[in-house]
Amino acid sequence: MLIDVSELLLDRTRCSVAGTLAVVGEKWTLLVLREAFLGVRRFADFQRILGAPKAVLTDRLAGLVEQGILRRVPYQAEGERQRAEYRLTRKGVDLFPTLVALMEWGDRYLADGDGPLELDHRDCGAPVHLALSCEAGHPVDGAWDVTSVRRG
Amino acid sequence: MLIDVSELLLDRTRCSVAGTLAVVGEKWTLLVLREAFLGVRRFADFQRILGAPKAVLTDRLAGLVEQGILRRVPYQAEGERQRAEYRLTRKGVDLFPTLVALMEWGDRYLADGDGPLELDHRDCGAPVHLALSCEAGHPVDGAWDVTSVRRG
DNA sequence: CACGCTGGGTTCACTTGACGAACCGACCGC
DNA sequence: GCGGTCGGTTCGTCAAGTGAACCCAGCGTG
Repeated sequence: MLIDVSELLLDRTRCSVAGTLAVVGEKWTLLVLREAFLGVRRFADFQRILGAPKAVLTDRLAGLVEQGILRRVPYQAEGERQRAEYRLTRKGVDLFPTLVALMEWGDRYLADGDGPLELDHRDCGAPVHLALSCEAGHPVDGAWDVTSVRRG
Repeated sequence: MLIDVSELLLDRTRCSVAGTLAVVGEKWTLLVLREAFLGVRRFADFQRILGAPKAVLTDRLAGLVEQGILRRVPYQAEGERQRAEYRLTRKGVDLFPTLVALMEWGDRYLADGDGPLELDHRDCGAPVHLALSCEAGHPVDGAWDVTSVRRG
């Protein structure tokens, strides 16, 4: 995993971690997405559950829509006027592993092993986890089994 | 994946995603950890590579040490006085999947497929990826193959 | 010994961002 | 019309990030 520090000077600007954090790294953004994965879609529900200030929530939802992570879909509850709800796009759904990674670390280190939510495979019901593995199929046990190589 | 929104009111305070973000969710923290995984250990190197304000960096490093994610190790370069460097603990190393998840999403959506860094298995050289899988061994294809169940 | 250099900080003025309460306006049923 | 709800904006206040200046210990050099 170790590489020469001086090599890194070049590409920290195009680092994908930094890029992703520029998109979802602001306060509340990942919590909004967590709720979106749990099925929350309406402004009022996000606000009530998260307790975030409305101005911030407006800003974060607009940002996520602009990034193509959420999309606004009109809906009309009966007896109410037409409103917009927020749904995950494919680009948004693909952030699921990020949230799972955060959750699993929190479960292990902040909740003493098991957190409040278990993820199960829809087909077979068995618990689901995130794992690193190589394309040859070997299990990869953490960061020290991995080397990083600069690409083009 | 969908669960009744009203069920969520209770546990958002003990949610592991929120908990983890409380620890590593401030600005610069995950970038500091990215550099730590790439082998950076010294204050001056973090500062030069990241370009973060010194005051913030001091604060983030102290916070990570306090949380047990980094530890200070004394070292002495030749012809210099003794200083401390920052190294990942086991708790810190276990954040690796989180960074890989962020990186893979950025590679796909911000860098058009391939980012600047490839992760390879140290033993066999094959590329390494993060994947969801269930304990029965089935591959899990994204968030919609997953249901969430509240635990005790 | 005085000197300047380096790494790892701290301090301080300034700007940016989060907060929370108040207000607003479209649309609904009555 | 009338009051209620949802989604949103405005505004004053307060916390956080920024960047430049300063500081200090200990090293090597003259």
